[in-house]
Amino acid sequence: MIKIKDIAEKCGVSIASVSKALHGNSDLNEKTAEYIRKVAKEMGYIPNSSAQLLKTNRSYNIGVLFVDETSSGLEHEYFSSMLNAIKNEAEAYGYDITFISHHLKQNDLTFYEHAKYRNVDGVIIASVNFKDPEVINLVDSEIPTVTIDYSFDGKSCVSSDNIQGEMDIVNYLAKMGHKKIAFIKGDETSVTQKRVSSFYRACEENGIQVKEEYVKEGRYHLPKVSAIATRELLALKDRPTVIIYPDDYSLLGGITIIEKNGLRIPDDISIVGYDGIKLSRLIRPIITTYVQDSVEIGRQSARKLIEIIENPKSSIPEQMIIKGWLQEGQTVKDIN
Amino acid sequence: MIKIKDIAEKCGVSIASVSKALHGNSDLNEKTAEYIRKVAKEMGYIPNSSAQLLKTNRSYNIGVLFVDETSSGLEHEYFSSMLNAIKNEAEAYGYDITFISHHLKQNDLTFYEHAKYRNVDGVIIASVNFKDPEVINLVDSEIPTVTIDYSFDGKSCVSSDNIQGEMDIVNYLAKMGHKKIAFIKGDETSVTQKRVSSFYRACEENGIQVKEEYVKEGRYHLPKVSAIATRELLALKDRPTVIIYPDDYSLLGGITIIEKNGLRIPDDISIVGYDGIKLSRLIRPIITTYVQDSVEIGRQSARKLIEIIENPKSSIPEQMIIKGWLQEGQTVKDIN
DNA sequence: CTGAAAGCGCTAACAT
DNA sequence: ATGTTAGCGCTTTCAG
Repeated sequence: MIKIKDIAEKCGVSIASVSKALHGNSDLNEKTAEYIRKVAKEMGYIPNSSAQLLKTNRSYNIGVLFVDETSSGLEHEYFSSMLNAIKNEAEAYGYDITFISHHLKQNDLTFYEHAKYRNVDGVIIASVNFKDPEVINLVDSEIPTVTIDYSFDGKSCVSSDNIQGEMDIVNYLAKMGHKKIAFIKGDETSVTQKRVSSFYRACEENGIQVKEEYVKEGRYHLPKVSAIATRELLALKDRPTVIIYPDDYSLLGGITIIEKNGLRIPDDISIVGYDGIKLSRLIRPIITTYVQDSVEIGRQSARKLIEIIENPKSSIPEQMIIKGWLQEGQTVKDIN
Repeated sequence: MIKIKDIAEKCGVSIASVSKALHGNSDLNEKTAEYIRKVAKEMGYIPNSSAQLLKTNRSYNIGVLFVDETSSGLEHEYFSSMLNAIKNEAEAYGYDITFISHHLKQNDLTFYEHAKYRNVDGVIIASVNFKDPEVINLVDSEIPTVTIDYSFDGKSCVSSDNIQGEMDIVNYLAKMGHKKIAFIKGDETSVTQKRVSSFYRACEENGIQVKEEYVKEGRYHLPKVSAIATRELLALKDRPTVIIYPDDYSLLGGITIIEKNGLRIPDDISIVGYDGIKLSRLIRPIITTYVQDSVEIGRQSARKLIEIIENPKSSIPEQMIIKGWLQEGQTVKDIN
């Protein structure tokens, strides 16, 4: 491992000069600086981020908190796609990504402790239980954070437009002549709350009355649960003409049941998903769904976090809402 | 930020004693040690990994190299699922995960340089071009590495069982009475080579003659490409009775074309995928495919890497092949 | 059993 | 324009 001192010796200068040359910082003679840099390159010098950090308190490392109850956050396309975007954006700014977790061996650190332990410059928080005291603790700490799909007062947050999303869906359904709209909720989270209230509001605005029996409790990413809810909906005397699912993935569970009942999509019943996973466009029928712009969400959250890190004073908290769009697939029938 | 020195002062001992107490290491009086630990906890002490690293040369941080040409490695379920497994396994052993890349801002580091810069204890390499000199350079370096789905001589590697996988598929098809088997290859990689030769071998063993026109060039994860290949195969005078696709995802492109041709799966033509993505079980018909055990691959690679890291002398290079299994779905017809 | 001291690789005043 | 020096927080001989 070659270090600054080696370069200094080789060049016959002090280590301070080498450090300065390497940073292009100060008032070093340009010739000398040039020469030092050349030698450093020749010797294959690689800075040691930990040593730099120890002095500067900057790690150029961003923590990503990506856990969920089923510990499969990464397996959801919405999140893996987002993570990929975060990674790309962060790298473009010279930051690396490290996962934050309960560091099991290291005395079971809290999220905050783990972030401190690794000296990350900031943390992007997604796919967690935002009521978790540990999460709240982290957000309230001196560490810059950006949350995704959940806002804390006075903190920056990037969200998918759940209000508009659900509204777009309902408006579209209304346009297609649907009045009997069923809605299967996802897990009890703030995202779900937004979608639910937006659903009710949009129905109201369209003069659609929502029967209580049309609204079901469901779960994200669990096709089985959606399947059960679907079965119940299909068994109703006054059957809905369309079912809105919590997400594209769980919607597939609904399809299974619908087909098992000998019904055809969309002729006998229409269905709508949420997320816009890539597969929603590949399978037939193409799923009508609201596409969340996970790439833009990831990109903006990384960008915002870096802004906070690099301008701690002047940066102002911001709640960014990232628009998605309705994908008009083939699962909704025009019944006008 | 509270540090060892603060604890030492509070306890009226030296920093050396605190360090020892915290590690349960040495011959400190158990009472004293206990007391020091108690105070440390009360004061909310969190070790600084960078400072520790500087002394010990151990970061307890694992690099993960996960890039591909389309820079979407993470968006493939096979890899995101694997990454999740790596993360979980590493965390259980007290290691964190940091992505290795071309650190763009930091003078465009090579993979090796980046790994050094971040002082990772080892690197898991997946989803890259293994012919890339940078990758080879990293593997040949003093940094412990484990590669996935590609083996370097004398180095540890965890692979999916591509030979057996393709063989299982062909044997199954033979059992179902298929003799006209078409095969769409994936990108030109060693994984593909294994699958291709295994395909030929298995056909031979089953007394199946492979027409040259039945073997097509394709691409992984590109439904469009599979669609084109499918169209060509369907246009043949002597049409195959079954098509093997490079993966489940691209298979969907094939389905589109098949249906566009008014053919029914599996009545008119059978299809087989590869990977066993979760959706393969959710859509109808359920896809007949070979399920790669990405979770086990991730877990084993993390475990092996940590073993190498912790026992640099005694650890021996190992080529682990992780078995998958055939998922008998509904896309292959028994034509006996 | 405990402490003093050196130093990991680097940066940034502060000299010169 | 260049060098000296004092640490960043921690571990680890080595002395006591």
